[in-house]
Amino acid sequence: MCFNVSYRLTDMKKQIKMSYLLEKIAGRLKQARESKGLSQRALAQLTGVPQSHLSKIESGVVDIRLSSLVAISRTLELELELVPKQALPAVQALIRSVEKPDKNGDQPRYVMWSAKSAYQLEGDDDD
Amino acid sequence: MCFNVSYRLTDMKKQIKMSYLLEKIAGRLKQARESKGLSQRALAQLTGVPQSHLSKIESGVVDIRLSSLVAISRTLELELELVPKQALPAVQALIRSVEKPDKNGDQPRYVMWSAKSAYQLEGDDDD
DNA sequence: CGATATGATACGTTAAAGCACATCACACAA
DNA sequence: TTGTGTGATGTGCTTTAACGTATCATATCG
Repeated sequence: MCFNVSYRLTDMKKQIKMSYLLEKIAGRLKQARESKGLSQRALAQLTGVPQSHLSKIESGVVDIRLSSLVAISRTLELELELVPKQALPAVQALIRSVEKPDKNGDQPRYVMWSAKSAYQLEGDDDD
Repeated sequence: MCFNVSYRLTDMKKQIKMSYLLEKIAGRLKQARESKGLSQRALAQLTGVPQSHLSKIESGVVDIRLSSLVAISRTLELELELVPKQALPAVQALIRSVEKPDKNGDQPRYVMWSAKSAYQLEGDDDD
């Protein structure tokens, strides 16, 4: 009989990871949570999303709904944006510079970009 | 009896819209599609997402999954980013400047930001 | 050593996304 | 007028996110 065959299939399905881009998002969430010193259970309290589900999300094994992503992002002080490919390098440079521990304090910062590349002036490019 | 009562409820449910943030995303998708001169049916061809569903997505009546959002975004040449609240004004200024029809051509552009506000130098601020 | 906190995993159930397909109303042009 | 393209809406069905709850292995600390 083949009962346990289908059981095994279900089991394997649970461990399949999502595509690269979705995993990137998942990684960003995990990183943001940890940088805030929150455990999955603590974040679960704040968002209402159970810890078991947060674990799946961060592991990239589930294809979450937009409302879930927004709920989690909001408590992590992140916002979802659809960035035109054209502006992507500049946006990413900008995000990187903000995520760095505050060298440059609250001094004004600058990004210059043109076509496909972006440069930070006042540059601390040490990653 | 109350049979048609539950039927009515189902009908109403279909028209409930999502929260502001989700609608913002939906609007961005619609705007991006139209700016590319694509009909919903054409986009359906490119993405594999049926037109009926695209309509629901753009109307903001469904809570789409991340994979759907990524699929649509990719063919519209948009990328999903999680932006720290801190960097949001600058990022949005940047996106706005790119979405404008190319005055300034491919000349270098600049964004300066500090704390919560962002300023475009080389400014064409006409919206 | 036990106690506690953490992340990962599993299971049963429910609600809803997603699909294929079919209309429908409203344009606008031949 | 008729035809054609568009977006919106409905229906039945399958898949699966999301929840609640529980368990497990692994740390770290008393």
